[in-house]
Amino acid sequence: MSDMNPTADAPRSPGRPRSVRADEAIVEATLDLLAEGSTIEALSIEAIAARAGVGKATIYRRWPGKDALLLDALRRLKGVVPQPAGHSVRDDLVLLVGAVGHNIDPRAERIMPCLVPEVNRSPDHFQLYQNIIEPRRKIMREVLRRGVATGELRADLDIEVAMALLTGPMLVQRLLRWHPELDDRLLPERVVDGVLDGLRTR
Amino acid sequence: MSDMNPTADAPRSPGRPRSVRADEAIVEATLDLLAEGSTIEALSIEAIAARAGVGKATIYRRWPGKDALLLDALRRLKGVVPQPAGHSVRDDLVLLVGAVGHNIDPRAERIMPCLVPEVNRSPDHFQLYQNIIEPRRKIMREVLRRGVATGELRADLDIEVAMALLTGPMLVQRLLRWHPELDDRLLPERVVDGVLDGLRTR
DNA sequence: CCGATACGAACCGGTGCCGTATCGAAACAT
DNA sequence: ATGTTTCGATACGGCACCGGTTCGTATCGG
Repeated sequence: MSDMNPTADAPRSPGRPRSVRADEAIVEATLDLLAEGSTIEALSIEAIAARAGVGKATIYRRWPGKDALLLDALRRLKGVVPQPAGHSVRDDLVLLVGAVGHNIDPRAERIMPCLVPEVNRSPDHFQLYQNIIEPRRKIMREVLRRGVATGELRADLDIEVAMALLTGPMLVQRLLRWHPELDDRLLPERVVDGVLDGLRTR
Repeated sequence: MSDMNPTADAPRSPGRPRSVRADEAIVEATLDLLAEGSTIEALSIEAIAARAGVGKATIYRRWPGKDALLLDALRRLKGVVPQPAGHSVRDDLVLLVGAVGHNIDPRAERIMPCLVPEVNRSPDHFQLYQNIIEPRRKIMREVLRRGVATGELRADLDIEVAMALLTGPMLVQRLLRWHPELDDRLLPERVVDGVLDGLRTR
């Protein structure tokens, strides 16, 4: 958000006001193009402008360059962090695990995989990614701790490893289509139950 | 391999023989560039030639285009499929899980993440990816089935879900640097033990 | 030594993008 | 009405790169 100040202190600049419509259209076009498979590096201001039905100048008037625009657009994609009910640890985990890699915006599902390489390359993108997922991880961490406190989960549980165990399978499935046959809707339950109970004969 | 026939039946073609050195240099350059973060689509014959210290014609003489070259290069990257000892199911799993996303060539670790978007987009690349990992999955599947047969693992085990549980955490860690603090060397053991025993208090 | 082939470098035509400038029209404040 | 700013559109120069081919040279077998 370079210089967007729609309210308050603005000294009521003269002239024609910026079109909110254009604002929205630009961000939407960016996300659409990403969702359609464009690489971050392949994404061009020109393509965005064309897709948004907007002059390039309109974009440059708002953002200094591709990176700034991208940051804004991805931020808007984040979605809402799910709030577990807090009754059953198992049910809370099913909810959270089901939310892994499953943002509200359906485009996110197509976009996130494309960000993987960037995340590995650019510290900035890595940071952005971490900022997006950290709140969700925090919630899961708290649920796990609660489980340990109530005795539902092993006392010697390594929280970080446990989170990897829970989120890993879902992410791999949704990011890489690991097993095309696996049912996405049932998977969260099966993952949570599998990890909680273990594979070994008891 | 379009037309490489270094031995045997060759009718001893006249003229200057192809430089094995160039052959190697081209493939190496391709893998290097990928490992350095280049996208598949961003990878150009020109860049490869430059990096290999080779004329573009030398490349076109061997491969019809980028795709064919890439296929060859990635194939050469695959590495060896690990062979479990077959004594303890747990130890076998540790070995296999440790091998997930961990090819012999250290560049593979950098390259694989960059392929994620392509794998999601192009059916061809998806197929190539599946061809590479399927042999490994098959081995793990067999180990799991053996565990069920010997009674070490639950009789009602869903093999596919179990594989997702085991490989998911490792892949996420190695693909996305999920938890930068987690020790890569210890992780396989902890994942296998965690999944086998479960998180619940027994 | 000769013909044949491969070699690296250089070349060519084409594409796409960036960032800016300009235009007539539109939308606001005064 | 007037001045200011933004609008979408279009054009521009400049640049970078890319795919494929050509070219003179190097290296082989015979």
